[in-house]
Amino acid sequence: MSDALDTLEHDNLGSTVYRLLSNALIEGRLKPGERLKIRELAARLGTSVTPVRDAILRLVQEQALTMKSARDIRVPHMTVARYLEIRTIRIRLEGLAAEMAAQRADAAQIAQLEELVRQNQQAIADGDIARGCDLNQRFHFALVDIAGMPFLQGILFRIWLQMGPLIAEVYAAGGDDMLDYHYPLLAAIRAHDGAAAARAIGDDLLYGGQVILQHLQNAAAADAAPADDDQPTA
Amino acid sequence: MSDALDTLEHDNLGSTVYRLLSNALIEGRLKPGERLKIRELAARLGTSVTPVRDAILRLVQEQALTMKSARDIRVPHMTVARYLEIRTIRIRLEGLAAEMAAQRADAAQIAQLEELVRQNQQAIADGDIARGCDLNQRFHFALVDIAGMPFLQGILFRIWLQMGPLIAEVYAAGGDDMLDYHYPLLAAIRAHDGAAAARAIGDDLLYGGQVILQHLQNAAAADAAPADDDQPTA
DNA sequence: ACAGCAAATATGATGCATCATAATTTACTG
DNA sequence: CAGTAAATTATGATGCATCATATTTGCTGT
Repeated sequence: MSDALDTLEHDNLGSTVYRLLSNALIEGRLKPGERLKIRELAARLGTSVTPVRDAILRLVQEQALTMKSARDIRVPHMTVARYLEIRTIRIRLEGLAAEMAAQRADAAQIAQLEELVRQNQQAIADGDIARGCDLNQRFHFALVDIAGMPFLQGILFRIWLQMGPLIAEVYAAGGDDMLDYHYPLLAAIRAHDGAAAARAIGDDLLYGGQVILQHLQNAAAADAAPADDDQPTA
Repeated sequence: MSDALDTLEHDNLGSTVYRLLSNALIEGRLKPGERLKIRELAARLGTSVTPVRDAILRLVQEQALTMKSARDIRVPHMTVARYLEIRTIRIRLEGLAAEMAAQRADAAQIAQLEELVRQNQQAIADGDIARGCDLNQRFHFALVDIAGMPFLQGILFRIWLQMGPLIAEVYAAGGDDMLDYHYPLLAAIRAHDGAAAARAIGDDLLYGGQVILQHLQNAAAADAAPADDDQPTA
């Protein structure tokens, strides 16, 4: 379900480490600002530094990690500008995915989406924010999967690599999971109405992401007038 | 002008090799199906295998190169399905870029675009297909640059990594450079009409890319009923 | 005690040796 | 001569040693 874009990829140890770190990023197990050390990771994973270096270099390349100076590998902080740009791109791209998914989805796939929303509803009722967050992400992935666009899936996977740490941060700060906009999306897909599906996912990203934007703007403000936050930006 | 997405990237030898190979791909100096050997490249570039391996692994990761078996690194062949998917994505993404560019472009930037089109016109008049091809690509890059969306630029750069070898192949087979649709695009940008600009670039990709699609379909047909082409697909 | 320099340490970069294995060549047998 | 099997070669994977350098620690002199 989650292993997108691995199509045809020759499997070496580096790829395994890459997937490991990717999942850690997407699931928010790596926090923005957190530093990574190649040797340490290698020791932890029981490999030499080579595959770890491979993986990290790949993640740096797609900007899922940054390397300001040679010795300083960390999970990047999201900026407001970057978030807005990514949001705009996601609206186009996930809109496309939703449109295609609405056209193509069969009964089983629709049921799968409904099940994800149902579980998400349950998670929210249980107050299990982390699970809700995870299910939300899986819903978005499932949509792209149904759209049947593997290349698009790769692009969106890379985008999620960037969103993971941010979303985890926001949820840790008490952000609410936004499920509201998934219902109209489901309705549009059931009706095979591509345009409506695209609109719905746009709403989801715009309004559902409002909490995230707020969080970023607060962080930016706190950064401009530094009080005593936990991260004094080095 | 051409070095997109290198923002903040810590420069190591691997990145240099990556850029080298990227340029080779985008400029069509690597043909679809062509095989790459790490040791050979390292020898040619006068480095050890490590940086070359770094670079190649990164390119494999973003599917600009494939690695079917561990020993078999090559420039991938484009398929019709993949081309159509990428075209759809490009229409959304470059449409977005054109829209933003139309809104933001100042006089100097518009002049820059006009200059590129003028040079392209000249190149076509001179029958210099390769140069026309290069200028066409630079026009598209310039547009994204003007749009001021660095993240989008990265995505589109990766897409061009895939298009490069294909376009070179088509032009080698006598494909015509399509400049026609750049004029309405320029007009839309001059008028700061985002929607019209997006439509124009969509037309450019759809109709201008017709030659490419034709080429791919011919290749696919020849592959299904193999006569005596130069590439019998291994 | 503090400023400034020096030694030690940490850490990514690079090169390279070795390994495993797939592709190719060679050689032997019938 | 043909076919098969063994040997050789080619080539990426992996580990690791070494290097360069940024950072930290600690010593020395005023």
